[in-house]
Amino acid sequence: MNQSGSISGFPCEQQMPYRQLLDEGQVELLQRNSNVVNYNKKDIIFRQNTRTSHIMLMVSGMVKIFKEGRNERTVLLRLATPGEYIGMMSVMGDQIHQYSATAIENADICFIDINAYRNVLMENGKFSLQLTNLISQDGLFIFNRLMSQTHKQLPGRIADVLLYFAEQIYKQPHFDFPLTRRELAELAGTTKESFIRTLTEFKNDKIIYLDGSRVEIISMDIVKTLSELG
Amino acid sequence: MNQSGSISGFPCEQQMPYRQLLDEGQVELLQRNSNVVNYNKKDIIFRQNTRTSHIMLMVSGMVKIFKEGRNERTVLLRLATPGEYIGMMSVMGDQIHQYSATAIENADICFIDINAYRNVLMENGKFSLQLTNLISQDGLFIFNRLMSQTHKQLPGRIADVLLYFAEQIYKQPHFDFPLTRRELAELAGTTKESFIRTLTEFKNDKIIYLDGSRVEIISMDIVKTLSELG
DNA sequence: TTATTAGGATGATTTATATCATCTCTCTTT
DNA sequence: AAAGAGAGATGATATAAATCATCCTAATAA
Repeated sequence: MNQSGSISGFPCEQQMPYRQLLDEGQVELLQRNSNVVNYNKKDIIFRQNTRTSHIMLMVSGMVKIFKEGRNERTVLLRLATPGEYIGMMSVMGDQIHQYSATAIENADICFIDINAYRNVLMENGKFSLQLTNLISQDGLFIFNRLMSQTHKQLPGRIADVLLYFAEQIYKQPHFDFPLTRRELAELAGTTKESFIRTLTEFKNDKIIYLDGSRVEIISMDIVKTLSELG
Repeated sequence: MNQSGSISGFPCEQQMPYRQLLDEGQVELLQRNSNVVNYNKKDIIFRQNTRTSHIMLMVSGMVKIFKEGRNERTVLLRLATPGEYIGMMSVMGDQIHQYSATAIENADICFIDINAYRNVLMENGKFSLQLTNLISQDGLFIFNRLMSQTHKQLPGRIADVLLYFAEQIYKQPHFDFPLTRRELAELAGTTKESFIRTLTEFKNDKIIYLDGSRVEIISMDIVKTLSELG
């Protein structure tokens, strides 16, 4: 098993979305049936095509969710940060993971027993409805990311990656890429070389400042325009 | 309003997934808060970026769900047939339709009041859980279709379209395309010309029989192989 | 009835981007 | 310390598929 996986009794209560909709008994039930697992950078959390076993909730760190294709092609779907469920759609869908997840930095993940969780869903309609909401939003999000990869050309896709980090992940226009160029390319749906080339063009055109993994978006307007033009 | 939309009191009960999980009162509540609308071929059912208003359940006919891009590019996501919800992910997600739907043949669609439906979800955990399941499967499905469009090359994508009709829609290896070549191309994530060319190659290679919109898959094995090779 | 538009089909040309090749630099690993 | 591996970068080349152009036919409108 490629996971450093040390189990701790640490509660994951504070990261659970809509925890306030749960009553004491429900919190306690989930508490009794969950535990936090620590992963080191590069550890595999789950592989696609394996059976789902638990509800997984990010407590700390960052994880990449990706689909592995037959011919080496892998597609990076999204990054998951604390407070987000991972693999939820597969758990609720067909019980087989449709994608893989690995830690891109040390991460703590809360594992919750599926049956306990389902019981809570069944007896708490409001909580359940909110979960439906979360899953739907997650679906729409991945869906938009894939649309970007499918139907925009390179500059638009690279712009989307920049916006993804600036708006969704770090919520500021300057940040360090937490991924290699290869992984960034997988996130943009292209190759490492093409990604580098286009990013360099952005740099030369003074749209961004770039030094290694350090990025600063100089002209957010242009990036957004590129994203919209596709 | 571009809809022939005549309202009838016809019940949509028999098409509702997991209707057996509902009790009499719940069925009656949904019944009182729903009505069937008839659409003619080519009628628009809803447009993307509009607010969601009702839960919509297909009663008869066929509908195409698609995303309209800025530069004329539209992507056909899936077809919906009786017993399927349409726009559910948007209703449950962010209340704004993320895609459009039009009837590709005369269709009856059951419109259910969102609040009535949500009330049922909240008081019936089993039903609610099944809905979560449906939405997840829907998400995974669209997700796989888009993966096909993004990361397979033409023959693989055309093969996927053939398999979609043969396995999902008609459940037999011979059928009539219910769409124009342009729409089929949108379903495959390509252009009309490229779609026609590749389909003609399939015909010349005796993988399929083809005459106008009539298709018969001669070698299902080859089609599946093409799909898998990508 | 003729004119116009939309669908289908093919060939020629262009183009975006993947692929291949090479080089440097920095880490590991031994 | 040497050697190997992985990341980043850039130029040259190949290629899949889009675009453009044309033609035919059938449906629809004037």
